[in-house]
Amino acid sequence: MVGDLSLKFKSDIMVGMDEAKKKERYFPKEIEEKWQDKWQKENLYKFRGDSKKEKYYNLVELPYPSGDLHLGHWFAFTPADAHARYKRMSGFNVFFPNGFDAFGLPAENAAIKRGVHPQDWTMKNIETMKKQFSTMGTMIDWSHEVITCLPEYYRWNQWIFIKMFEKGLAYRGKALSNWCPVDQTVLANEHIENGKCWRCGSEVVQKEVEQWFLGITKYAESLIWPEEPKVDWPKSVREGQNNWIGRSEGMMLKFKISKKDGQSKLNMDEITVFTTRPDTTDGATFVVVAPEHPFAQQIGLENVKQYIKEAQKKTEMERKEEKVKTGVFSGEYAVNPVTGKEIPIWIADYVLATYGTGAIMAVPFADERDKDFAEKFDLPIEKTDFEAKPDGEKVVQYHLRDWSISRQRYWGTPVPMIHCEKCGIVPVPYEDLPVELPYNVDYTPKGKPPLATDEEWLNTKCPKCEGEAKRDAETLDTFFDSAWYYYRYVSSHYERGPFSEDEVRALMPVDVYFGGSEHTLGHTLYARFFTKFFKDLGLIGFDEFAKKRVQHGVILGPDGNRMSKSRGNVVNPDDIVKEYGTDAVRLYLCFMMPYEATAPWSTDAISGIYRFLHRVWDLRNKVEDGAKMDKNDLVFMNQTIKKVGDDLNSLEFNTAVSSLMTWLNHLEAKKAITMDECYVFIKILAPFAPYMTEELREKLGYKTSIHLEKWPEYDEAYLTGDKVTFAVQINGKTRDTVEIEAEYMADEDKVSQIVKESAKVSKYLEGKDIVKTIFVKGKIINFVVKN
RNA sequence: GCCCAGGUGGCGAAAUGGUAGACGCGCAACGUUCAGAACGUUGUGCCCUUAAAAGGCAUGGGAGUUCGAAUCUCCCCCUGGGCACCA
Repeated sequence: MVGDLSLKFKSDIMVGMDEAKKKERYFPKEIEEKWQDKWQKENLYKFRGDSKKEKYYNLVELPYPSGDLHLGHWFAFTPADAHARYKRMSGFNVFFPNGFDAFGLPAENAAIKRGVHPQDWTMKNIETMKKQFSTMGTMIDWSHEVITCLPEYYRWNQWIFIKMFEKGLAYRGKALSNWCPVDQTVLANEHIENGKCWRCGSEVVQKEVEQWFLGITKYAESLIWPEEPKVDWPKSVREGQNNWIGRSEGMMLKFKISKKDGQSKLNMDEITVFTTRPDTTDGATFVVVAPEHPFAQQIGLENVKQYIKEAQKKTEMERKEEKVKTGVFSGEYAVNPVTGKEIPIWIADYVLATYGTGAIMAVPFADERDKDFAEKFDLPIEKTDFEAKPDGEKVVQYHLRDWSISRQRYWGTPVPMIHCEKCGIVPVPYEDLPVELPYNVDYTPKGKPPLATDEEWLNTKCPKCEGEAKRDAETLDTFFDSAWYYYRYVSSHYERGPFSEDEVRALMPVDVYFGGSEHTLGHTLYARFFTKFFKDLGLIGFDEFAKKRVQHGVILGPDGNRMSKSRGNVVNPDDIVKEYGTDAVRLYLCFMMPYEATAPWSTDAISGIYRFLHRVWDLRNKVEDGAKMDKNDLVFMNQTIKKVGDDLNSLEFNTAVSSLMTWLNHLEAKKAITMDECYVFIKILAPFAPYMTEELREKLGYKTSIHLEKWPEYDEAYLTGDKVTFAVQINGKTRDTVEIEAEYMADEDKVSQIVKESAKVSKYLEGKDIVKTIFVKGKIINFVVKN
């Protein structure tokens, strides 16, 4: 009996103690759920357009609604959110919207696989992801949300497309295209990986397809980045885009076809070649044309016909992979305009039909490829001194090709065009927009566009002659959707145009655009193209849509490989949030490496962050009324305020977090801290850990949100302490460090005098002549000595 | 082949002409505990040294500029990304 009683008594005390301790302990889950609700109810993150503060447009690439936020999303969004929060605390009116890039193949593929309608699949995923976003604790204002698959958005895709059509920028053309036989669609070059479809991995084939193009090449010149652009974009992006556009200056040269026998059956007199090196024309010993060139088509020789046939069988991929050059002599000759000599004309597929004129002059002396060819077919090689001056037209050529924009798929923006037998292609009148995507359509692959199977939708009246006509059954590439969505954010429900020009004037251009490097040659280039087009339409007044572009790195799996389901190395953010809480995940993502870097996720290292948060949680227990701050404490505080602020501003998140840690170490070493120290610490931690800091502030007795607080100001007078440490060097080698009163930090003579008293230093100076003294204020004194 | 970004402890990384390795992980010893976990304290680049002091060596390799170089210049090697017969 007694034993039982004492046991009961003991365990009661234990439970009581645990409860008391529990209340004081940091439990992220409870706090985070509490504040998610509260922030939402209080509309804390609502953007106020009428504010007089300076605007700051913080933009992260809009996600694709795959149905799950992965660690990559967290890495893209949470440091960007910390930046946005800092900007807001430092007095800016921050606009941080988000949306979903909701059209596209994955929805259609998933739908086909699982028998769910793409729209239902997409909208359900968006719902799930928005919940996950609220866990993330960002200050995104969802009232400006854009979902690209909704008619209120794609209506304006159609509007823009028709404007482009009117300007001759959207046109119907036929082209040999990359065709995916499984997805039954045309693919852009960017969507082919090693000759295979980026989605389904099947072999891409070449097929002549009629399709819509956007004339981005008309903007090639204005899309070229200047040496020193006015906006802050990474060099890698600027140079990557410039290489992709591939501007080269050269000359069109005419080579007369030799007709000395007077019996040529050809219906052309000359071949025009493009060269960037007209100064080598005297070294041109033969001419080569592509198999598709009109000249080649006219040659009657059997072996030539055979060669052309075989070349056309090969895909562009196969041709590019070939290492050995092939070709055939046409039997005809041309005249070198500089030397007057007759030179043979060859047909070979190392010359591309789609670049320049599809014909070149071969200068084997100066060009590696021509040299290979000349050696293989025993053609002459003649020296050039690079001084030839042929007559020709100076031209600029671009590597960039027009953008194939139409897709033979269902889940996209319908092309707003009508095909009429009498009137040809007629745009849908503006007042009839949007052309809505019908819901009940058989979207399984049939070899023709799914929309073409919906007769009711397809058949319509021609807006011009009112006769029978058919709608265009193709849909737009989703890169069209994402090329201008950030304009739509500013007035996401605007009905009189794609965007309110007033709102754009007030909020654009974007101040910082966060995203991935995979969009260097696709999305960001198209976005710049649309911006130039909008400017030409007179809708906007600037040239570049984003003042600054930052590209985040990649978080690899713990094994150092890219995360993938097949490798089984996927780290699920939801699991980590469950274990450590959102604040820890956010803080760790900021801390683990620079934003631009690529490195593996470490499951262990986040525990250090978790420990840090627990220590912050307990910090207020050290606050005492009688606590004092000495000079050193003040310097620590002011330096940290400055460092964290500067780093958040310049997106150096990792060093910002580490300086918070250093200050915490200092505060913990003190017996007691002041309320000021505790409160300032919480404030400057707030952009990284919005939940915990909000909770702590409430515990300190405040009623309003910490996220509406102003960033603390630092005091210049306390950025340096009473003493500074000088490194004392002899011939550039540090031999000692000496503490000097701060008032002498700029006084070379005084510092020199104090420093020479050091035993270590005097040992090195003994018996030597000081030839020179180098003095760096507050840091270094270096004696250059000679024996 | 061309263009871009990199190469620093056992690991993630700081330092962008001025004390290399801040901060964090990991590891070790000690404390706490019946024990473990958690937590706390101290230590932790390498070599020499019982240890300390002192010294030497170290930022992919080699040269150079400089009083002083991870940082700037040149050559070479390696890794990641992009482009690639563009005349």
